[in-house]
Amino acid sequence: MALRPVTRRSVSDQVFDQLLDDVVDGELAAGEPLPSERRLAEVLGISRPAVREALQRIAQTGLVEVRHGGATLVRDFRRAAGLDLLPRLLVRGGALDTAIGRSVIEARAEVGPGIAALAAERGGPALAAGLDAVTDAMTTTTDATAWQVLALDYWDLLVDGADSMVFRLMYNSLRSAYEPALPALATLLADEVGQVEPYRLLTAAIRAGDGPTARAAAARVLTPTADTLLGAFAAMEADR
Amino acid sequence: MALRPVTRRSVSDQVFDQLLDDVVDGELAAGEPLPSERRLAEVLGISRPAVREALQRIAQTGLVEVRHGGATLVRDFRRAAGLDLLPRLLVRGGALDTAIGRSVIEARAEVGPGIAALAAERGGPALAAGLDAVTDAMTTTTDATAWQVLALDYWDLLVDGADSMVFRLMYNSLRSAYEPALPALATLLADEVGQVEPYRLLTAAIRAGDGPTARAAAARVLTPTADTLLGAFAAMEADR
DNA sequence: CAGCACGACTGGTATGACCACTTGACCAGT
DNA sequence: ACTGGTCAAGTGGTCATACCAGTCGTGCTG
Repeated sequence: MALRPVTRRSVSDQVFDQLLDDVVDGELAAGEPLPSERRLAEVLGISRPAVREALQRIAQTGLVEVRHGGATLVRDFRRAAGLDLLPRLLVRGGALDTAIGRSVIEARAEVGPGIAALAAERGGPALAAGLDAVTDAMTTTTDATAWQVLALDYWDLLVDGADSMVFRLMYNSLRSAYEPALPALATLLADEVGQVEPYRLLTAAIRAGDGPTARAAAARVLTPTADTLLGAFAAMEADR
Repeated sequence: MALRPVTRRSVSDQVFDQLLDDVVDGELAAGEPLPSERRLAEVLGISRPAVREALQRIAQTGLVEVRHGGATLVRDFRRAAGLDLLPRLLVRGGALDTAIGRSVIEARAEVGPGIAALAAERGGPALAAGLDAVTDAMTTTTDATAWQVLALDYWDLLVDGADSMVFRLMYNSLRSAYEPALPALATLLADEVGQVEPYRLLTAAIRAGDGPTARAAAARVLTPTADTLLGAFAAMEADR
C-alpha cells in the first residue's frame, strides 16, 4: 500500500493557482477586469482576506494589476511576467509543455557556456577543487536521478564561481523549473550516467583560468543532454 | 512647475519593502525565525491581515518560508530567489549597486547575441520590417532618454522574433530592473544617440536569416553601451 | 527512561465593519 | 459647449476579533 503524503494546500494557495492558470490559459484575457474581491469571495465560498492574499501574490508576479478604487485588470503575462513564472509555465496541468521545455534547453545552451567562461576567469583553483569533489562523486554513481542531482551541484558551484548575481538568480529560476521534472527527465537521460569526461575537461579549463576553453568545454557538457531532450520533446509532440 | 505624482503606498506595501530590505541586507539572517505575525502586527502598529499580505508576498519571492504551526524562517535569497528579485537588488535605498549593475551588463552581453541569433533563424523579413521602423525612428531622435526607449523597443521586437518563452521572461526581468534607472543611464549614454549603423547591420543579418552574423552584429550593438556603463560603475566605486 | 498527552505557541480562515479611492452621472456655473 | 462641483455606488485597503488547524516543547506517566 503506497500511501502518498496528503497535500493540504491552503485556500489562498488554491485560489492563487486557479487564478494563475486562468490567466495563463487566456481564460482571463489581458485587459479584462477581474470580478471584485467581494464577488470572488462569494463565488468561491471563502473569505475576502483569503481572496486578497491570493490576489496580492498574483499581482506580485505581474499577471494582474490592482488599482485602489478601480477594478483589478489582467495583464499580458508575456509582457509583464518575469522569469519566476517559468516553473508554472513549464509544467501545467501535470503535463510538460514541450514548447516551453525547448526554450529552456535553448537558454541553457546559451547561458551555460557564458557562466563557465566567467567562472574560469574568476573561480581559480579553489573552485576547481570543489568541482573535482563533485565529479569524483559522479564516478561512483549509477542511479540516474542521483547523477542529475550531482550535475546540478556541479553547475551550482560553477555559478558561484562566476560571481554574478544575475546569473545566480537566472540559475535559481531555471533550476526551480527543472527540478520538479527531474525524476522524469533522469530516465530519459540514463545513457549519460558515467560520462564524466566532459566535466573533467571543463574543470581543467576552469583550473587553468582559460575562459574560451571553458566556454567550449561547457558547450560539450550541455550538448548531449540538449539533443536527447529535444528529441524526446519532438517525440512527445508526435504522439499528441 | 514640475508636479510629481503623490505616492501613497499601502501599509502592506511598506511592510513588504521593509522586510525585503531587512532580508537582503542580512539584518534578518538566513535560518533565523521571523517574529510571529501577531507580534509583527503589534510592533508595527498595524493589523494582522496587513502583515500577512506582506508576508505572503515575501514568501512568494522565496525570501522566506512560512510553515503552518511553526515559525516563519528566513531563507538565503542567493539560493532561493529568482530573477524577479533583480530590480530590488539593483537599486537599493535609492542608490545603484554597482556590483549588481556590472553583472547585469555581463548577462546582457552574454544573452543578447544569443537572442539575436535565434531571431535571425526564426524572425524572417517580417521581423526585419518591424526593426526598420524602430531604427527609422532612431534617426530622428536627439533626446537621450527617447533613444534608450527606442533601443528597448528594438530588443523587444528581437525577443519576440526569437520565439522563446525563457528569453522573453528573462528580458522582462532585466528590463524591469533596467527601466527605473533609464533616465539616469540615458545621460551617461548620450554619446550613443544617433549611432544607428550597428542596429542597421544587425537588422540586415536578421533579414538574411543569418544567425552567426546576427550574433556578431548584436555583440557590436551591445559593446559600446557595456563599456560606457562599466566605466561609469568603476568611477562610482572610486568615488566612494 | 521511553512514550505520550497536553498546553502554549505558531500560522490559516472567517466575519463585519469602516476608510480611501475611482468612476460615472448629474448638475450647476461660465 | 465646456468647465468644474457634487454625489452615490462600487472598488480595493485596513482594522478588530474570534476561532480553526497545525507544531513544538514540556512534563507527566507507565
